[in-house]
Amino acid sequence: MDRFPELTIGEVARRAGVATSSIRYYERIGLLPKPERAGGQRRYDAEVLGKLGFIGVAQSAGFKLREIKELIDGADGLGAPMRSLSSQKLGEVEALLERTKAMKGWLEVAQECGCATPAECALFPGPGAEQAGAEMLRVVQVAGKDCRRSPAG
Amino acid sequence: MDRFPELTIGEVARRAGVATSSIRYYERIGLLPKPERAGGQRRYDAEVLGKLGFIGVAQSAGFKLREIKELIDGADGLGAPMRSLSSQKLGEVEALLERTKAMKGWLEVAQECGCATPAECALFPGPGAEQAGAEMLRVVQVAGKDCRRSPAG
DNA sequence: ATGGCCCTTGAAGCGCGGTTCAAGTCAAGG
DNA sequence: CCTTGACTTGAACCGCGCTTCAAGGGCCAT
Repeated sequence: MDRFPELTIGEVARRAGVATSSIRYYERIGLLPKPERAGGQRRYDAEVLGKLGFIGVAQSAGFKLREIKELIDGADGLGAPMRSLSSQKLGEVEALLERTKAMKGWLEVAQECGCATPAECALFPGPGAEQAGAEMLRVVQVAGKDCRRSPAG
Repeated sequence: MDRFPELTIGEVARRAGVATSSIRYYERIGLLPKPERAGGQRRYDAEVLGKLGFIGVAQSAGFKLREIKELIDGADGLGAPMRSLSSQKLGEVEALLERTKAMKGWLEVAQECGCATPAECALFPGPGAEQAGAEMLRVVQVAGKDCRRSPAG
């Protein structure tokens, strides 16, 4: 159950799919705890693999390493601090989700785009598009697979 | 129809919600074209607002400015190059979408989390979680609103 | 003990996406 | 004329997330 630490940094790096330099960097900034050592060399137990995976997902969802650190540190006092941090982040992640969906829709329409010039293509925000983000959402929802702009609309 | 350029960089910045320094930076790297000038000062027409909005959305969906530039440049030759670029990016955006959804689910569970320690909480990858990303997806789908890990599972 | 391989450190460098700064220009208003 | 305010430039700087480098240490097999 309590497996003693046996992984070198190189093995951890291979198994987690990150660079050794990143692992040392994470340790420097306090994101990973300082592991035990054997003859000066770091020895990890398997637990660190889960942590690295978690870091990867959180990172890809737009969390900065500092925020991930807060998240992990805050976990020791699960509860209030954890909840406030996560509730704040939840809003950001939801916004990211919307924008990512919009971009996905845009790209899907772009796949089928047969327009000759940007001017006739609804994929590219025309003049007067104050909030192109909102326009992209609309365009993508309305356009279906046809991105042709109504000629003189 | 063809409104003449009348917006200063400051007005554009205010209306698009970006810094003037960013606009100049975008121009430096070729992301925005060099606008006309009046007495040395940049004068934009409203079209640039749409472009800036587009840049913002694309950026938030994980596109680098270089890629956005390719996307915009490629638009002049809509068609093949556009499609290959967008199809490549589509995969990345879909992956991002999945990870973001996973993170959102994680955060939602975290909101309700009543665990006292990370050890008993399914939100934190345990030892042996080789691929914590996959585990997060599973945890989030399975957990509902209860993140308590089965005691000796 | 020699070679090979993985590990160690601190410091420097890099790519990105900007911001900030100093010094100067321009047009309008009092 | 003089100030005010927004603009101009190039260069330097910044935070982030690393990577690379130089110089060296530990351990193992041959």
